[in-house]
Amino acid sequence: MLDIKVIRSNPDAVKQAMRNRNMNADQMLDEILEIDQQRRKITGETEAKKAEQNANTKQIPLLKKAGEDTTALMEQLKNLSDEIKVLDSALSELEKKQMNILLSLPNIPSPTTPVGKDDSENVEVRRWGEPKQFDFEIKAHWDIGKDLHILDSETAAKVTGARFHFYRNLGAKLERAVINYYLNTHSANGYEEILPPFIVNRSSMMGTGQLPKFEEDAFRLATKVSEEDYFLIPTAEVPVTNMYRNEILDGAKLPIKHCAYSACFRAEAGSAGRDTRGLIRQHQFNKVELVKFVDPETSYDELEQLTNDAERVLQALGLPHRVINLVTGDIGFSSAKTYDIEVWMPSYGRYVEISSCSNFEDFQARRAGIRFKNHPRDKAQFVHTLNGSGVAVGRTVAAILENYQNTDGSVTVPEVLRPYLGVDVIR
RNA sequence: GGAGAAAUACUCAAGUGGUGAAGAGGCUCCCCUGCUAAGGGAGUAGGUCGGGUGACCGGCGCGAGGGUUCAAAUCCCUCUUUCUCCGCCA
Repeated sequence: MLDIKVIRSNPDAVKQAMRNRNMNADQMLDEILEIDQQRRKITGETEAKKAEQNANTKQIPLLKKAGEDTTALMEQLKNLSDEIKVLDSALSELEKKQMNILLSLPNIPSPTTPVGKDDSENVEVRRWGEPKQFDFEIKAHWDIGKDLHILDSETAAKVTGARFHFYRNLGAKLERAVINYYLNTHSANGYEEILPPFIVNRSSMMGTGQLPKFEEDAFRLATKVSEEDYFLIPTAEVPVTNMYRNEILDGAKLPIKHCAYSACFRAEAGSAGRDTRGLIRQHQFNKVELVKFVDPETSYDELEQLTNDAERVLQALGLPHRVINLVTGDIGFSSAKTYDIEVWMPSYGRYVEISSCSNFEDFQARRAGIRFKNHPRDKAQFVHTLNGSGVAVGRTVAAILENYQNTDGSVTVPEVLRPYLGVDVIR
């Protein structure tokens, strides 16, 4: 959520920032400024009346004690009370309108996010590794998985539907090995391991910015467990970031770093027909997420480190990849700056996104009320939140199957995974 | 799923409609002290919103949201969470 004060003091810069996101928000921003002005005017009037009410109300017990008649004063205060009610409801109407607009505005891109209209203009930052040359006809991972009887989409189609998979045998073990390898690596590297709930309430989905704008992308539970709506998480970012919702953290504890495995559930609305085969785009997939809460001063350094931490596991797996800096037209709703890590996928003949590392600055923190103080008497200020996939597990398995495939249809297991899997080759 | 109890600040906790939400511990500062402990003094309802260049002024804050009332921590309604017991359950 943007700070209304920023919009108020610099509306033209905000308008330009939205245009850089391919969004013309001029009208919306003019409207919110209008609402803001009115809201503050009515706030002043209401508060003056309330101050009058408080002062007079205090007189009543004193007058009564003195044996005086308070009927006239009470009559007068009844009228005042009615006026306050009218103003209060007008005020809450304006606040609601203002909040709705604020919640639907995306974050302002960082100055270090290149201006550009779509993914074709994203800037490559670096590459690691060389795409492997194969001297035989390569197979896509869905064929490798099917032939080795480790991936089964057909049974999943019967049991559930499209865009789901059964992993079997060494496929299931490989997925589990990757999860364990990622968690062990990151937790040894200073990230506290979290296993979060896979279901969250509406407030949490609001806190990280999935709602209210992108409800169609989420799975909402049909069964009512409580009065609040429950959602399947689209990423562990949601429960882990919201762990600290409406809290004031001790500045000495920053940066707080978490790694978390979760299954992720996405409706993939609007992606019909894209990546329909294989593990690339599923309604349910596994991911290890990295989440950080940091002092605003350090958040861009922390983003670099976060990206490095995500890359490190791909390097250990020997998977060629590159890092790209997303342009203003391609970054996500809540993000100020995003690096995508893309892994080389031989069957696609190109790099495919496997991680997305973002600095949200105070956008999520303001929505979710996550603040910190360095000293007890300081004014609480918003933390910066960051997160990145560390990394997507299903896509990792796809990349391993393709990059490590052999001419006989078998797949060599990357060295670091062998202790987890117990075999060198899947055949 | 059923029955009961509870939710007040960093912690414990008083407060059954009325002027500033008690008190204690803790914490911060000061005094005393060779140092520590003990002792003495002062401060400590966070936070947030609005106004003001500012010292300040005002509004809202007693789990959340509504309601009654001139006035709500206190009365009423809905919800959430926690605890105890019963039932069910991996």
